[in-house]
Parts: sequence; C-alpha cells; structure tokens
Amino acid sequence: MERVNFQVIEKKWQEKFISSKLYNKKGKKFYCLEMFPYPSGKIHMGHVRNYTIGDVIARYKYMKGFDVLHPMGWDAFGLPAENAARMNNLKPKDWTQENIKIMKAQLKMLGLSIDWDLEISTCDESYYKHQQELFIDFYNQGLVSRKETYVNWDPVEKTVLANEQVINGKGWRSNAVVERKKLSQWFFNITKFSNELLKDLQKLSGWPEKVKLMQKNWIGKSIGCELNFKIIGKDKDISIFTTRPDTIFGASFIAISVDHEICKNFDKGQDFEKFKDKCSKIGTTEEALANAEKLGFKTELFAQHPFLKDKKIPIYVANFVLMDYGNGAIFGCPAHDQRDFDFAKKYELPVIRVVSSKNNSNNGEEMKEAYIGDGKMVNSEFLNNLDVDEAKKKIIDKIEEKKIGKKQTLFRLKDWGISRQRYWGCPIPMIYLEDGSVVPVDKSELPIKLPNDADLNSSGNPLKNHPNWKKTTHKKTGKPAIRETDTLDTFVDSSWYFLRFCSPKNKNAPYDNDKVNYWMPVDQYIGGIEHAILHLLYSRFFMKAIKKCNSKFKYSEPFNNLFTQGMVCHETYKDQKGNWLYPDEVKINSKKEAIKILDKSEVKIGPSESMSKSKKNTVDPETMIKQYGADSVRWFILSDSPPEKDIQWSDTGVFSSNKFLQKIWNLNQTILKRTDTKKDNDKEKKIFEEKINLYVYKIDNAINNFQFNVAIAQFYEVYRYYSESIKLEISTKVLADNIIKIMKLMIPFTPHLAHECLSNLKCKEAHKWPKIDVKVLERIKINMVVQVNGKTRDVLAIKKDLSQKELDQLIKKSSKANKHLINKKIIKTIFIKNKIINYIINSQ
RNA sequence: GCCCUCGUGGUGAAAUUGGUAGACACAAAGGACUUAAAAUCCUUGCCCUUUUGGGAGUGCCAGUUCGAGUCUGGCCGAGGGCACCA
Repeated sequence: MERVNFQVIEKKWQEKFISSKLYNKKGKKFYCLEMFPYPSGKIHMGHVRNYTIGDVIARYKYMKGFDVLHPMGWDAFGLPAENAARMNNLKPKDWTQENIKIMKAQLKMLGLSIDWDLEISTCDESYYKHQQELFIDFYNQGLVSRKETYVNWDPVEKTVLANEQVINGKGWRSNAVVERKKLSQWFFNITKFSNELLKDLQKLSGWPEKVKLMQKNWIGKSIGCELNFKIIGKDKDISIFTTRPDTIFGASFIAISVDHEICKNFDKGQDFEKFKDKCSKIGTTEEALANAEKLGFKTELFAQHPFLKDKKIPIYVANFVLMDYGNGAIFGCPAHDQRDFDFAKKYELPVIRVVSSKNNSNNGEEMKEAYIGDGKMVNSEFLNNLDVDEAKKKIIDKIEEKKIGKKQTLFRLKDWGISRQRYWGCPIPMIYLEDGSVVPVDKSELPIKLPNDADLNSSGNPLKNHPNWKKTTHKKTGKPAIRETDTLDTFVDSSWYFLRFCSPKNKNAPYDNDKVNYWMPVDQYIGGIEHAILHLLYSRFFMKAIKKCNSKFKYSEPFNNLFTQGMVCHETYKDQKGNWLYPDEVKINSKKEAIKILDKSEVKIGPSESMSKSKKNTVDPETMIKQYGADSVRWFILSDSPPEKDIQWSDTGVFSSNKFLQKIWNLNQTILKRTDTKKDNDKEKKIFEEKINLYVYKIDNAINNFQFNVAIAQFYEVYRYYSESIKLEISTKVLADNIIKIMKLMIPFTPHLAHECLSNLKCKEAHKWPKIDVKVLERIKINMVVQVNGKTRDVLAIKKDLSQKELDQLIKKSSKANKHLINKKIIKTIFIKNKIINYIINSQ
C-alpha cells in the first residue's frame, strides 16, 4: 500500500500557512482568540489542545465566509524569567526572547492559521508603553489608589510573596518564616465596578454557567444593614454590619477584629498583648485561618442593646472577625449562626432562640447547633410571628427610623493589588516628589523603560537597588524626583492584549478606536478553566475602566463567547525508590504491568493526572509531531473526549489516528487513480449523494456545537461508507466531487492532509465550505421505531411524513412487530410522526 | 462547613433533548491472509436458548409517563469552586 509522508506534505503546507490571512472583507467579522501563552520554554500538550480547538473554529468560520481575526502573542513578563536568568546568568529579556523563538517555531509545526503579522509580546517597550498610558488614564479617572495592606513578606528575599509562594508559612525559596507586613501598595479600584461586574454577567449568555457562578461568588454581594451600638459609659459608637438584622433580639455579644480601632483605646493589659500574639501565630494562609480555633478576649466594655433598654452586651475581641470586610465588627447571635454558637459555648454566653424551627418552636430545649433556616420570629418583641424576610424588612425600617443605621450592600470583592517588588514587569509610571506627593509621569516621557543592567542576584527589589534608575526629574517643575520601583502584576498585561491585537502597530495609542469598535468584542475566546476568575474578571474590569476613560469606546464586555477546554492528563509512574519517571522511560505490557526500560525494574502506575513537569507525566508535542505528524496529533487531541472535559493522552490513540489519516489518503489515491469508466446507476448515485449530504450536515452541526469528538466519529463512518460505495455503480466523477466535500470538512481538523488531497483533486475553491442541500435532507428516509407496550419490536426505514394509517398497513404487511399484535386487542396507539409508533395491548 | 457539576461496557465516549442505549474509537480475546512477523480485514463482548429468539441493563431506591440515560424527590459516590465574608 502506498504511504503518504506526513513530514513532507506538512512542511510544504506550513510554508503556505505562514501569516495566514483569514479575512473575507464581505463577511461578518469574527474575532477568534485563544489565551496567549507564557513563553516558558517549550509548548506543552495543553497548548496543543487549546490552539488546535481555536484553529478549528477560525478555519471553520473563515470557510463559512466570516471575516476572521486570529492573532497570537506572548504573555512575556513574569517571575520565571527572573529565576531562570539568575540561575543561568542570563538577562530575562534574552531568555524570554529565545523561548519565544522556540515556541513560535513549534506552534508553526502545528499548522495553525495565525496571522503572525499581528504578533505582540507584552515585554516589548512598544507594548508596555501603552500599558503605562492606560495606567495614567485610570489614575486620572480615580481608578488607581495607594493603600496600606498586609502582605506575605519574606525577610530574607526582602520581597512580597504571593499566597501560592508561601509553603507551610515559609518562603518557597528562602525557607524563612514569612511575616505579615503592612506595605503601601498600588491598587486598581476594581470594587468601583462591583455592581456592574456582577450585573453584566447576565449579558454573557455565551459563557459557561459554571464560570459565571464562580465570578458571582467571588464578587459576593450581600445585602444587609449597618447598625450602630452605643458603648456604655463612653462617648463612642461601634458600627457593625449584618445580613441578619432580624436576629437582633438574640444578640448576646459583640465581637471586633484585633485590628479594630477600639482596640487601641480601651485599657488593655498584658493579657491582651498575649492574646494578640496568639492570634498572629495562626498564620496567614486562608486555610489556616479558617480551621483555627475561635479565640476571644473579653474587654471591660459593654454596648447598649438598641431596642432593649435594660440589656447590656459584652464586647469581645475575636480572632475570627476580619478587619477588611464590613466594619471589622459583628454582633453575635449564637442561636442562628454556627460560628457565634461555637464562640458562645466556649465563653458561656447565652443562646437565645429568636427564629422557631418546624421541629422546635419553644425555647426550653437546649440547642445543639445553630439554626439557619426559615421560621416565625419568637422572643423578639415587635418582630414576633413574622417570617424571617418580613422581619428583616421591618427591623431595617425601624433602624433607619431611629437613625442608628441603614440598609447596606457589601461585596466580598477586594481592590486589585497590582504592586510587585520585581524586575521583570511593566514599570509603574509614577514618581515621588520631594514634598512627599506622588504624581504620574508626563505621558510624553513614556515608555518608562526597564534598565538592562539591573542586578538580579542580590536580595530585594532590583529596581530599588539599581544605583541610578530611580533618579529622575519632575517634568513640570524640573525638580528631582524618585521613580516608583515596583512593577505591575502580570495580570495587567493580559487584561487588554485582545485590544492591542486589533491594531498592534499603532505607535500613538494603545488601540485604534475604529479598529477596536470593528473587531471587538472577541467572538470566541478559548482557554483553560484555571483563569475562570482572575484573568477574566480583570479583563472585564479593564473594558469598563477604558470605557470610562474614552467616550468613543463602544463595548463594556470583552468576550462574547467563552469556551474553557479541559486539561490533558497522563498516567504517572514511580520507580521503586519513589522517583517519578517520564512515560518514555517506562514500558507497559498488555496486562498493564510496567517496567523501567533502563534496568527492567518494576514501576508503579499511578493515577492519571494533569500533565506537569513535577510529576514527569508529560509527553513532548514536538516529539509526537515528528513521529506521527501534526495532523495526527491534532486529530487525536480532538477525537477522544469532548473538548470541555479532561482528555487522557494515549500513544496508541495517536498511532491509530495516524493510521486512519493514512486510510483517508489511500481513499483519495484510489479515486484519483481510477481508470475504469463506470457509469452511474441513478438509484445508487442518488442514495450515495443523499447520504454524503447528510454527513456534511451532521459534521457541520457537530463543529458548530463544539462537538469535535462527534464530528470525528462521523468522519470514521463516512470513510467506511465511502469504501463500500466505491464498489457500487457510481462514476469516478461523482466519487471525486463528493470526496472533495469530505476533504473540505477535514480542513479545520487536518489542514495539511486536506489541502494536499484537495490540491491533488484540482479543487479550486478549497476555502469554501461545502453547501448543504436542505431539500435533500428533507427527502431522506427516516427510521420509524415500532413498539408494542413500550418495547421496541422493529425499526422500519420508511419515507418521511407517513400517516398513521399508512404505517398501520405497512406494519401488518411486513413488520416483525406484527406477530406481537396478532389476536391481541389494541387498547391505545401512540403515534409520533417520523419517530415512533407504540401499540398498547392487553398483556393477557 | 457552604455552593456547583457529574455518575452510561475493561477504557474514552455517543444518544436528533422524553422515543432503537452503548454510534465512533482505544484495549482485549478469537479468526482470516502470511513460512513468519508487520500491515490489513473480519468476529465476539451481560443472562437464558443449538439457532430463530427472549430477558435484564445507564451509581442505588422510589415517583411521573404509553415510553426515563434524559424529568421529580431521597440516598450513595467522584470531581471542582469558595473557605471564619457576619
């Protein structure tokens, strides 16, 4: 059998795909975007999956006549470059650019239809210059502020650590105990858009519900009320926030945060310092905080209950009250909040039931846990007998009437801290003047470039340590000034790159208004679920912030449709010493027993997990491409699972993909080389064309619904059908005309093979999607299911739209089902046109 | 703890949205071709029957329906998100 050399044809067609242009000026615009990669060194299978999915969509839409924008770039700033540079004594820029070169070549090997003329890299001055402009615009709109917050401070590295860089309370590199330190940092005031970010989620009908829900929870809106308590004997109020003002008559204590300002004012002794110490030792990770024991410190202060004259409420300082949510103070109602309940039990505070539950309306029995559900109010004066919701409304009215508080909405979302004490990031374009004021750099001075000679080997912030980089002058006054030495969080870089792609060469502005208004929003965004919150939320914020700065900017949401693909997984292997092994170091026999190739020792097969370098369960895409061809790799990664689910990598799977593509090639060759001059049998030809038309329809549908695995299953079927049809009385011309349709359908999946075959078939309009004949679809025979008492007894291939009468006769004449009906009384018949007929008979 | 999603053969999965369950593929077993291997092709896959056939069957238990993988309620299991958010 003839074999096609995939390496040769792929190379040939990749040269033609360089800087693919999928523009159809007459068509409707379609912006297809995949999340751009971090240039870490080499592409991994996750990239292959992500970009193959994107490529299928881009090519498909183009063939359907859309005007397609399909760009690619590099998320090129970030910590790994700094670390790699330090280890290998390189410059981050050189390391990054080298990686981009390698990865770009690898992406080209996949045969992607990318317009490389639009390529951008976030570490280029031509990119971050505009980011600095946007920062200044945001600053001028009041969307940037400077605030003190607690951070994870590594005292050895002299830098801030992200939460994931803190391991068991220690720095990941220095192993030093991480401190909780208050630092002044820059923030984007994302909370100014809390409501909009929440509300606009409803507009995003093309987003997975799951992602929208995650964002909704993250934003975390709660409606409640603010309430002031008088502190007895002091001329001070204490303000709390609660979502359960209805439980006010069950209040038995007030708890405030350790950082609350009242803590500075009351008489505290050594005991308080001890308590504070104990709290601070719990750690800063959220998990540690959540699982920590509830601790309280009783102050000598009491608050006056706002509705009960004689009731004094003790004030505690408690470790579980957060300073940065609400007012840093709560009132505790132990009967109806589990935390308050735990606290009350520990410090022997009264538990007063104010909401009756179905099982227990009296308050005589001791409660074993808090009751959170609905019920009628009890023990609550004027609220008694109301439902929880009614009681909430009434008490808020009373509170507002008495002017001791008001209805309030609170969000869990916090402002976005964007300062990083790092070198390899976008410099923040702010300067500090001698008089202590902080002002933006004049836009004419942009970009504020990174120095090439920063010392990365010493501890601390390289920009701060640089001998003269930070020294500058204030343009307006000519007075000396000091630059901000922090750089921007790299999430900023990726929050607007999709705008830059619309006009990547524009030197004067971050984006061109007309271009952005034409191409945006992104019609299909594709990437990993791990970005469900941060990247996507920040990008949404950027759109809203930019719209606020620019009246000509039309859109406020960046991504119309979002698709989150699943991960690529592989089994894990460990040798007897417990070291991880790469798949190619292991041999597995048909009984699923594994040995290490090197020394034939036994290998333990672990569960299949997302490919990661640390567990060595990775497969190198380039090796696979060289072995089987890019088309085979693309085909496999789309075929095995639905794209939103995780996929198990399997070498035999790629191997057999390759075999199948080989068969497709051979089928093409058979048709091309056919010399016999068969004439068409009209009946056979008609059936054949109808069937191919149906497959075109089905495959088109599957692609449209992102069911690439289903589309591929149809290709296997159509191949089998075609192989049979070749034996029939069908002319070579008809076979060739129809294989062209199939090969066109394959372009999005296997562009090299499909184009090669189409070119051999002398197809002139390879870029046009085959037409679907709807009339033919309607003519086609359907399968009628014949049931007796709900059990399928026969399936009849019949003409469409047959009436029940016609069908009854047909069944009597020629159906296997008939024997179940002879001598039986039919009580009832259910008939659904073109689907099913079900006879209900007496079972005797 | 709270919220969400999902449970279909040995495996990955399909099922026109309430109408033939297991398409298609991987793996396995058996067979054909071959001196042999590779490649290729075919068959099988739960229970009863020699076959024609018949029956059970989509995590478990109930319900709605002529008909349930699909809808409703409860239970069990897996995965994910949030995690002292008042």
